[in-house]
Amino acid sequence: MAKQYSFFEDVYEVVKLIPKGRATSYGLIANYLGTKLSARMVGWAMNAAHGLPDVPAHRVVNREGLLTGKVHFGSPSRMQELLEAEGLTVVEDKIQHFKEIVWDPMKELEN
DNA sequence: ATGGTGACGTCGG
DNA sequence: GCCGACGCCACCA
Repeated sequence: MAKQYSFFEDVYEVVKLIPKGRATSYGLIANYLGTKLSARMVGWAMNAAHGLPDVPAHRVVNREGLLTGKVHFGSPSRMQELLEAEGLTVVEDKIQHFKEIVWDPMKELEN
């Protein structure tokens, strides 16, 4: 029998595909998954996703590019350092030029 | 089975 | 332009 992929599984797949130096928002992922009306679920999925090494939850931020979930990394500065290590600029827990580096799964994976 | 929660997003005033 | 409230759906107790 096919494994019942939960909503989380789909989120993992998308987050794993986020290239280095790029970031995406909960809304974009939610939109890609079809639950665009409830981006909260994406954040919820991330809560479990950040426990997986293959899921770069630090590349997922809110629509403003703000590191809203930094607190869930165990260390508030952990998320920022991870992003900076990938070449992103983070100031005041906010990704600079977020719209320029945003990775939209709907556009990147449209093929 | 029901209720509450939640790393967001959008609308209204 | 800023602030407040609602909605949304899946997981946990």
